Amino acid sequence: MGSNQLYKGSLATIILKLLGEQGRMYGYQITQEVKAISEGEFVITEGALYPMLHKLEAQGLLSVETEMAGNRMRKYYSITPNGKKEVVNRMAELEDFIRHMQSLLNPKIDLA
Amino acid sequence: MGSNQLYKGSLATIILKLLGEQGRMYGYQITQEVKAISEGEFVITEGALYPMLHKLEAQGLLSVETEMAGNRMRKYYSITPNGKKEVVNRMAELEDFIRHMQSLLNPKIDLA
DNA sequence: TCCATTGCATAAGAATATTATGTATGTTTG
DNA sequence: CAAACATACATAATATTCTTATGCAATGGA
Repeated sequence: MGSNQLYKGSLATIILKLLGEQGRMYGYQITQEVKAISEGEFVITEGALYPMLHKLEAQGLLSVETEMAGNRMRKYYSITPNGKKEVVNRMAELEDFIRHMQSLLNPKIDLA
Repeated sequence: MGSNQLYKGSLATIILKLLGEQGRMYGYQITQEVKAISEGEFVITEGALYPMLHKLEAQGLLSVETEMAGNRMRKYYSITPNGKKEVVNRMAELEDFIRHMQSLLNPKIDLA
């Protein structure tokens, strides 16, 4: 991801959540969508993206359909039932993470 | 850190911010403090902690003083002027990260 | 025609973590 | 009093996840 070390570990969560909401997407589309939503801050490199998509597929969290758009190959990924369960866990972890980081790092600003 | 992948990449930020606020601390103390503040969620392993402390010292962001508490050695770490500057950057990055993660992953709940 | 973009993929290397050890002292508990 | 647990440092082997570099191939614009 960008110049920010903090992004490490969040790629799978981002992909799963996005596919859980947007329906099926292909790899390149994911990079563009994430970049747009994050105002150019989350730049997913191919070297990170494709191995992660393959891994999530191997874990049964995503499924794939290969299609041709003209002469161009696209591999559309969709979230599986197991993937949907995983998203719930991941989101809970994200909320915990954010909450704990804020209490650790912003002791003065306390969220109710 | 714990079972949560998201913690990856945040260790240096946690250490720097904590030392920036609490003054000097020794390694073991940092692990206990972080664990307490995060309600048991942030468990820093020794294999991650000590190499990171050495690295931050090598980068000139922390300084060390070795002292004896009875017969036990303690290495107290303090933040340097350069470390203080780095904390400012890290906190800005953390805020960006949290903001973008929220807009990406919680599109319905929009923070003002 | 050349360069940027779209679209996939992998390999080499760096960074950061876990797990497993090792050394040593102090404290608590059966 | 012995065993277990806590304190306190450290490193090595391994795993994970990332960046950077490279490769192939089609498309589209200057």
